[in-house]
Amino acid sequence: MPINYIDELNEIQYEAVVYNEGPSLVIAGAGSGKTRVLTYKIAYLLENGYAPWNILALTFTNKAAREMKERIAGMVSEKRAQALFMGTFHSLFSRILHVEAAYLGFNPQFTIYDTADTKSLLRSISKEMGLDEKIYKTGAVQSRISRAKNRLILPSVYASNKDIYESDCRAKMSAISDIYLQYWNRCRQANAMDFDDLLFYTFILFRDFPDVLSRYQEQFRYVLVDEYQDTNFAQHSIIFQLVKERQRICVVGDDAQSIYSFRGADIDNILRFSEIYSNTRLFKLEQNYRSTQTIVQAANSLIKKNQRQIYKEVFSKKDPGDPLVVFQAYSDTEEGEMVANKITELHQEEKYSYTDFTILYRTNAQSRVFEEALRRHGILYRIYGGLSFYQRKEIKDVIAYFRLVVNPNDEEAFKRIVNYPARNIGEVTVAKILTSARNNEVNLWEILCKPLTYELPISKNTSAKLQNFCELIESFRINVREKNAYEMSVDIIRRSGIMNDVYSDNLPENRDRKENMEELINGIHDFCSIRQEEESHPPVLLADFLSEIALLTDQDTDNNEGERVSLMTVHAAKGLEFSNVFIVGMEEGLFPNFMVGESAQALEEERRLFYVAITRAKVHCFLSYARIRFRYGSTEFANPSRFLHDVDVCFLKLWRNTEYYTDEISTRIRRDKYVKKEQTFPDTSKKIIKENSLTASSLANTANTTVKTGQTVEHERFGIGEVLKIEGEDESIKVTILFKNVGNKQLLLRFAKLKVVE
DNA sequence: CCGATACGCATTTTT
DNA sequence: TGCGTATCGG
Repeated sequence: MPINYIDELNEIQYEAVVYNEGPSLVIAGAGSGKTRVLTYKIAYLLENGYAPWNILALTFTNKAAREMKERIAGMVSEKRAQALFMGTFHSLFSRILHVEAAYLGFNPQFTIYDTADTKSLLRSISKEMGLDEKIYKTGAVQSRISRAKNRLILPSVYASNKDIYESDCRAKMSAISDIYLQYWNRCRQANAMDFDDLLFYTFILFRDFPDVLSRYQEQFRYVLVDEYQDTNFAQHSIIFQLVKERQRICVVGDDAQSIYSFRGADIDNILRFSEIYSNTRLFKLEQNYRSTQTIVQAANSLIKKNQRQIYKEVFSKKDPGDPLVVFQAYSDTEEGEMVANKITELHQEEKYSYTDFTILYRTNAQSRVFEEALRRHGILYRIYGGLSFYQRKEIKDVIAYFRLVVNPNDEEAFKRIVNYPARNIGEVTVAKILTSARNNEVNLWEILCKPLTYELPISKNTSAKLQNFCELIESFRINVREKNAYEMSVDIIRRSGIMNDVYSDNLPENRDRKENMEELINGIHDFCSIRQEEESHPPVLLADFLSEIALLTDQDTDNNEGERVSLMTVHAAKGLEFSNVFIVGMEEGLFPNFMVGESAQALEEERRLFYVAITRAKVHCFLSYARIRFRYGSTEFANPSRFLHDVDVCFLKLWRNTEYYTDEISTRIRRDKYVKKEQTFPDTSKKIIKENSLTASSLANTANTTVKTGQTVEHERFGIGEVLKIEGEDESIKVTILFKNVGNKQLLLRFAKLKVVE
């Protein structure tokens, strides 16, 4: 059945689909049918002279690629859809790199280091260099190096760049460039690439080997990029190399939804696309097909507060709909209760399925109170994100064996399993091996096999143990290129002693481990049979399995088991939609998160994140905040998020119009919304008492407690402390207390249960 | 080399 | 609070 492009697309969507003569930028507002444009465009290309393998389509996640492929399969044919080069940057480029590895001095069996491997290696390096780990925190070091790689800065360039050096010095980490160089070499020595390397080396491959580049230019005659606002400089540069000649490129994205800069994404890529590709045709998809008018307008009013953006006016032709509802709760626990109640109510009275609800939070740690509340209410839920299957300890151990068998120079895999299961090869011995490998500039495996040749200072006994380990790995290696992955893995798990270790006892806490192990084996079995059918090339190797899972995440295993409320971070919600969305924890310090600090850019990104959250909602959107919150083991005072002020109040309403709400935002909503309604309580925001001011309120008086600044008080959890500061009025009196044991705390007097000691 | 305890420190996350 | 790493004693 032919596709009727005109009827099935709106005017601008259609224009964007059929324009393929030069570079195009599709700015796709939230819910404006972005995926629709991409799928129809690819179908259109396929019907107009492009073979599937001539089309390179890059997506942000594997899941997005898979879903798009399915949709295209329905439009053209399964076979042609399968032949498309569609996937994430990382997965497609890793495929290319596996083929072209030799150009870059890598072995095709190279390992892909995940973030944990990267951090572990960086920690070792910092230690070896004798750097203070209090200053050189692994996370910080990793993110600086990652940022450099995303900007295509080689270690040598890094070391000689003055700006970078000064920046590192400011962060008191002047040795980063040394760590970077060391890390770079160690990865090469281990025949390993990290996630950033997959991009960096692809860039280098294309830059340094023109014949290789032209081969791929020849193949990828049309390039499409989804979620362009979240691409980084390396990705931009690779794409630029590929399309330089033909300029057949279409990128799709929404600058208002750029939320991954912490991972190197550069919003300038989309903002400046038209400058880089002259003659760019710009298409703006502004009609939102997802949400009510109110939701769209509320989101617009919010995003207007950002400076840097491409002008657009997103609109909806749906019902005007209800205002966004603002909830205030005493505490995080009550917030959970309120949300659960509301879900129950909407489920029963408006017949929404539980799958129509999502609870979105800024940080994963917030999920717990909602889990508990939902459980109390007997509502089934599903949490997205968190630890992925392949990140679990026991799974990583097994995978490390696979990795070492496929690539015996994989340092991180080696360190992980050389003494698991315990075979009495300790840290000291491992350190000797690594040092020797570095000093002699030979591979790990070389030392491991012939420790005596390199004069390792080890005992006979240790040497024997090493030899056993070596022979074990070697015995697996003999078969690794012939036997299929399933047989290999069973063999490895048995003979390595893992099986013994996991099954030796019947402790209940080991049950999960066993189940996970079995799931892994079953997974490998399935992988082999599916691959075998798909590509009918014999046999499916362990290496194939490894490259598959290195770039796979839990996001990909979406089991839609039954009617469940979804819980996830706002980041994880990108691209999804729900009838009813609860955005929780709308508090200063949480959302926007305190980590953004002073940076205006970072604040804008948080605002975009809030924009993403709101625009997930089709019908109802609820915003909630709590006045006190349990965090890091203590109860803390919280203020409503400034973002609540950024949404035009005419799109907001309070859940219950009671006196209960006394903060500024509530007062504003009430005043502006219900005009001239009798104000039964004062606008407390005006009366916040500045520090040290000696007024009546420095002597706070509530039903059960009276405290003065300077007094010594006792708290049932925090113990003895001194009152430093008192601010606020009546219900919301806040006291700052310096506790002897736990330091400074801000508490709501109403809840603090203080006892005056002196 | 291993286990137990102490300490310190906390986003977001896909690849 | 709760996890992951550091350190110490056996």
